[in-house]
Amino acid sequence: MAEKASGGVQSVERAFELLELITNAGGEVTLSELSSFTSLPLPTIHRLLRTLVSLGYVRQLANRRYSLGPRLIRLGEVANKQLGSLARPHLKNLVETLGESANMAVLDSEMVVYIAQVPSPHSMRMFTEVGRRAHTHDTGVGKAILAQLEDDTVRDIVTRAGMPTPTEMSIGNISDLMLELKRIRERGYSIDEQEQEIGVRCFAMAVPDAPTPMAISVSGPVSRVDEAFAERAVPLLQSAAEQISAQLNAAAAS
Amino acid sequence: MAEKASGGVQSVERAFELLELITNAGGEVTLSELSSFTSLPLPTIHRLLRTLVSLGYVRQLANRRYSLGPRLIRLGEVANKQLGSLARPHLKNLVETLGESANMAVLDSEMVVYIAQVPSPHSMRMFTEVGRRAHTHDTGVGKAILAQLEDDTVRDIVTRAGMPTPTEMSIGNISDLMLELKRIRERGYSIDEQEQEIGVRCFAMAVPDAPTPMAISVSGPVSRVDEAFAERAVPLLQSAAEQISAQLNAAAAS
DNA sequence: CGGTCAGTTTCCGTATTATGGATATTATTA
DNA sequence: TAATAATATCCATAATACGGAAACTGACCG
Repeated sequence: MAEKASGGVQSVERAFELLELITNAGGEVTLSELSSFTSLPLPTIHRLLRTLVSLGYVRQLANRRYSLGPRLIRLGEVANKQLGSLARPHLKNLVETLGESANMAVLDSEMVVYIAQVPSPHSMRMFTEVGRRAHTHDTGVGKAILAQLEDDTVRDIVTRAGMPTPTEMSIGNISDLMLELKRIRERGYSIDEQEQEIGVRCFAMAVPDAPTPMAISVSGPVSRVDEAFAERAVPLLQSAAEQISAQLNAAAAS
Repeated sequence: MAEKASGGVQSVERAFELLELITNAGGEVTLSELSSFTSLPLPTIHRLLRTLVSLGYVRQLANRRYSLGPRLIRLGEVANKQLGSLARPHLKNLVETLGESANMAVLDSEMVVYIAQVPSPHSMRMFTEVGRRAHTHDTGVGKAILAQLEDDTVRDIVTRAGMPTPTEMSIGNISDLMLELKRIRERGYSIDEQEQEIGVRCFAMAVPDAPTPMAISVSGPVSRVDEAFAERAVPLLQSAAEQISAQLNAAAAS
């Protein structure tokens, strides 16, 4: 009937769609807001929510609004650990060799989420926190991920997320971004040249063949993270990305 | 046909059951393991998993095992923040005044989950991590929550979760627990008297009228957390619990 | 190196299950 | 208190998910 015969179980797809909508709406929604976002009929939404509430994945507030339930916390924690613990040794290795903070992030619909971070030993360092969401067009990891996607997908992502320009170095329109992605594809890695914060430079590389688009990066103050740093960092980034990729696609121990 | 006409959408319930099973199995399972846990037929499990994989909530490893997908991370983070960010200022306040670690936990079916934690400034302190699950009968927050529930519900919860006794102070049977809950109801707060770990005492109080049963606590070594401490702590706990309750039940801003 | 087997995936007819229009109920506003 | 808008429930319908059976894949062993 619809436009997509994906073969998936529709009620499950719809239930998760609702969860995502609640999340995107800032974690708290009314039933009718949901109905205006989805084009699903109200009774259907209500029934799915009822199910989710009874399971504890959604909770209903006193004002009858719906928000995410506590049961999701654990799923998220475990999922996080799952990927993060796999990546952390590699990031740690980068930090030990290069002396700057290393991060890993995944694409989550139209934003990137940091899922692992190893801080640099320097006192002056980045304060990237695990779980934080960031735009794709103004971060090293974001651009590295975008460079792996189809142009149409990229356009869709930045259109949905918007293109704020936190600094005067940030890329503010799609055509500039496309040019930049072209350079990244040729070069094999991305540079965040003070695009998110003045004084901070970052080198990032996508993890190839990942089940979800993801990238790793090293970042620090421009004074330390310069051309010479890049020469040391890029091969290490590449090797780490490849190792993570291999582990992701490899058989795991029993 | 089955035993439960819960009125919920079955495929959704089953999908989440699978997610929980993967989580409980440590985050990585084979299809047939799942089938042995659930009594669902293999094709059904497979179809649900396929749906979850295509949505990004489950990922399939190269060894054909299934594990939790990155998309869950964000849902968990937001759900966490939802409750935690509301509570954190109050916990921080407790820590500043009392000098001991403060926690908040919610009931999640038959266990409690810690959703916010502010560590004490002391070097010797608890290592309660956000997202951790614990039993109800041997923790301060757990007992505070149980004391708010019907006796039948309590019985059901501890039956499902079991009653392990991590220390010789732990409560090991239901009748003792019921007596303890009676004392807690009269007193208005619960005490974890080295029931989870020798040397650790904890005072906890339920958050009244919460949409989900929840409680806050302060905990520390018995040497510091004594009778005199309790006299200072209890009124503060009460006030914090009431403030959190008020916020939970207030209408949210547009 | 070929054969066997357990585990995984796909197929497809069936009927159980989710669906959503219509309606009742409950909050909210005037 | 009445009117209005939101939320929740009912129930006949058929579309949807279901699961038995069969095909496929990779692993292990002879």
